Amino acid sequence: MNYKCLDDLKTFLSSSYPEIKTGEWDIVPETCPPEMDGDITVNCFRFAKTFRKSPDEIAQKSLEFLLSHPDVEKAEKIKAFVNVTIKGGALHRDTVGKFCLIMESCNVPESQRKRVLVEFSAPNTNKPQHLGHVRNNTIGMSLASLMKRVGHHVFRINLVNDRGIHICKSMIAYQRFGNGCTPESTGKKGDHLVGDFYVKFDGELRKQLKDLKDQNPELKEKTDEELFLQTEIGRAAQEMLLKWEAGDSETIDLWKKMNSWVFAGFEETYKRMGIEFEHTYLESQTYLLGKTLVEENLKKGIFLKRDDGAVFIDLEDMKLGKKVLLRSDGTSVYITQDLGTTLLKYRDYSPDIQIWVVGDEQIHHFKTLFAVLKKMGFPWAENLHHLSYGMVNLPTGKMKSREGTVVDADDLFDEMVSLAKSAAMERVGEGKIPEDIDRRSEIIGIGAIKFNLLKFNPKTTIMFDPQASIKFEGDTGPYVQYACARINSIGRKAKEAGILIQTEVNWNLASSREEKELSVRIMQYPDVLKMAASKMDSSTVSEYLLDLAKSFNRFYREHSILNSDNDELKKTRIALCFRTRDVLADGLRTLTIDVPEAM
RNA sequence: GCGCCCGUAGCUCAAUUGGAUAGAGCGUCUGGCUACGGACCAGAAGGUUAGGGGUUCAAAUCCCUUCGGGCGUACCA
Repeated sequence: MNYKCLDDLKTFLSSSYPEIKTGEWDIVPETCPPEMDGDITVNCFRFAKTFRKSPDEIAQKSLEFLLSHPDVEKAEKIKAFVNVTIKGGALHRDTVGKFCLIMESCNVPESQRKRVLVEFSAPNTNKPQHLGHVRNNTIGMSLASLMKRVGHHVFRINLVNDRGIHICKSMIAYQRFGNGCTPESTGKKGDHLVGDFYVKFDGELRKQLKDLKDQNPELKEKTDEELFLQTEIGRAAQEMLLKWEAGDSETIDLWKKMNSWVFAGFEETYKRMGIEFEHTYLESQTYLLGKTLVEENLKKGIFLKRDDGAVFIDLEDMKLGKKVLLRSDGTSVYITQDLGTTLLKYRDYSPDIQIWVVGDEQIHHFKTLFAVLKKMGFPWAENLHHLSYGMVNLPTGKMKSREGTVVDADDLFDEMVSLAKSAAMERVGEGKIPEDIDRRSEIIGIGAIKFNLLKFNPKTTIMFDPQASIKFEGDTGPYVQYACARINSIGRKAKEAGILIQTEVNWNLASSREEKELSVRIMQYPDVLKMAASKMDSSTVSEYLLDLAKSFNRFYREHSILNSDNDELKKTRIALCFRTRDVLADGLRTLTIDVPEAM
């Protein structure tokens, strides 16, 4: 959908240049810079190429046409930009006047709708989640939500890393230092309890490594990894892994018990963040899948066997070198497992597109994974995407669990929610504490964290400043939520005053710059969503919501709504407010951020 | 060493994918409630887009180069 005058302009230009096919170009209205005079801008540079005429000539022609159009109040041409001021009534008629149409056109056409599988989170069951996981979860969840919002069929998948040497480390430490404690006996959340034993293991390992090096100076140059199996506790962990793989019942029982604690803890964290999955795969059940693939592809000659028995694939032609897929001892490596699970996911969901939300340090891994799958001849391997996101750093530097500088997810949530609560209490004053204060604070606190992570392009490494994030002013989630709350408040007041809310109002009355700006912004919403979905970048949506909320606050400050000069104008402005609120709320929900009724 | 990514206002980040005089928030400074909610609004200061060269009507964006950072480069996950 577009402004009528621009639709007409397109028809006019098409008939002026009949040799150009209409499907090859489009007129997309752009926002007019604030210092310029106009509601929207037509940038003729963009499509002049198609006509093989000078941008200036096209702009001149467009200007003349627009000046004679009944909807246009005035228009001016600067270089190849045509700034158009549309008459208030006509502008609103084409935008907020067709509000249902705007909301409907957020969906991509039926033919472009895909089955999209989004894998994210993928936690390890040996420690609680931290800020880095929160970014992953938030990006994954909002990406899935965004894809769904524009009409795709989405499956959210989690693949929990619940086996391996790191789990055994926690188990060994628990056996030695746990004294049979449980989440109940300690009052600790399960994932935190298990994480504490992981830390204990690390402490003990460090001690043994130091002793080892002190007693054997010749080992000084060796890395901790190289010496791992030379420590007593390292060997114990390795033995436990072998026992686990052999199905030793005592080991399996302990593993099951500790994992169940972690899962219960994760469940709580996920629930608080609003994270859900259509399905959760467990690596303990999938890690052997890739091995069967190896035999088949060896026969086909796609994979090759080395003299020592290791299996590899040659990716030299794709500049990715040679990649080992099976160790010489016959065990599988990381990428082998990923081959297996990718096929499993394909078999279970037959997606058109698979997306992995995984940190950018694994870019190379996914390049090879996709290359191998292409070599294996799967046509769908063309539609695999690694949505790589950057790390989260702190003002003090990188987060390092060993140095205890990680920001724990649960702690962060608690802190933000309690800050939101005290901020809310301060505002309402003594003796007027609303009943739903806790729910409200939860929505605002969690919303602030999510928005703060989603306002950045996923690709960029970001700095998370806890001090700055506790503020609810400026470029934040609460700022957007606040605009909604204000409008809700107006709605309540209007209802009390007995004002009937109408869908048909006289848009001619809303002719101020602020009202038109709001309307123009609302019109952009479907394109913003679709652009964000195609870029797989939710920050496009956050930026837009901030702009829309800003436009609203400007309008709100400049014009009285419930005290408008007459009833007709009052109703028009209320309608404009409600449509604004609906877009803000829809956008926030698309980012998986809740909207409080009041703040 | 090689490969990929990045360098934008004091700080944190944008820039409609090559388009107007590079924009927001925070911080600093100055103003604004007899009002529908001040988690707000208006204004000011702040930039040779790391440096240099090239491509064109037009470059933060594309190419080359220097410098400075990050991440990879496993029979780890």
